[in-house]
Amino acid sequence: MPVEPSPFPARRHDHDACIAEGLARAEEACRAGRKRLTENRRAVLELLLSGHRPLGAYEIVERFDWKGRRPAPAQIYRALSFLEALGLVHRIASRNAYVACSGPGEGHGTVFLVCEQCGTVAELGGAGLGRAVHDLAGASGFELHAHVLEATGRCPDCARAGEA
Amino acid sequence: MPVEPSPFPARRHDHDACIAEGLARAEEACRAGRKRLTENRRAVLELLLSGHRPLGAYEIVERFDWKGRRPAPAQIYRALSFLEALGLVHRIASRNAYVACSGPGEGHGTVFLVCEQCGTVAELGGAGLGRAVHDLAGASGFELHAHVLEATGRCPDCARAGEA
DNA sequence: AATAATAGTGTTACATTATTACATTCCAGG
DNA sequence: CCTGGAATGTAATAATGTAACACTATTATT
Repeated sequence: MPVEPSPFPARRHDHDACIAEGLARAEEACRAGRKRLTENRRAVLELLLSGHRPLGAYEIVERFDWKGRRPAPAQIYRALSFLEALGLVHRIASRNAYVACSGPGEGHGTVFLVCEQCGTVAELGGAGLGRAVHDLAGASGFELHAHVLEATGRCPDCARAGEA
Repeated sequence: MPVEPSPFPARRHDHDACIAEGLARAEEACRAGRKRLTENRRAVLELLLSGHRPLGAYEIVERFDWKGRRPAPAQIYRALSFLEALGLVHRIASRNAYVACSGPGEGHGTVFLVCEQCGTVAELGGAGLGRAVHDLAGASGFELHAHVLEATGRCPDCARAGEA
């Protein structure tokens, strides 16, 4: 049984710490880029941080309890673009959904493992892969700017449960 | 100057042959799977084959001259799903667009290089990469089912043109 | 050939995802 | 204070994707 350090969050872990850490990174990133982490942006990020699951933009809209009222989609998309540009949030293209970045913002060379069953997303550095893609593209004379790699399957927890 | 065998189509090449070949492969695939390559499916595939550029579903709708009338989106999506299931067409998730498969249908382990400038898409086998992804996922206890890898940048032609 | 079973079509309506536009408000710097 | 750029609030709408259903074509069975 491989119980190696998994990129998947343990079933029980200090979630509040996750969120706090994510917000701290966001504040740092904003300071660095002389941007503002406004209330809206912060709230959207917090929602995304509060699960390791990608949320659709409209799912965010629904969960957004914002002084009783609800923001219009545009608000959410604005916040998402902003956060994405800073590498704090990633778009899961294969699902039209968004997930909070789990580690120091790289953006390049990132691999996402998306569980088809529970929806959890793990983010891998995939440094070696990034390089491989770069080489592969380069061999064709392609000038690589960015890439996304999204894998679907079953996360360790669900796989174990399924075998039973 | 690297003039190695590029996965990008030469600027001038026998396009009719491309299309014919694609259709032939489709017919073969249908025979093999005991499916039918109906008029609609054939027409959609032909449209996709006629460019090495991904087309949105609604772009296909627009180009579809079908006895004067136009098909409803559902028709197109049906054809696309069918063709995708047979590996004759791939969805470019990062663009919500669809492109005809350029080589013998693998489906797994495929890498797409999408030119940001001209939109051309090259499809690489990326066998090694597929393996790398598999290993990487496996190391985390992830049960891999499928993956998509889409790279954006500039194709050789556009890169050359841009340098000038 | 008649019939039943199945696959595919034509169509309408609708659901979901994302953007545009514009007036307004906030806020840092002069 | 006041001004210019950034961000917000809001409504409208575009773009993308599905569901449902009656109908037609094809295939298989007798």
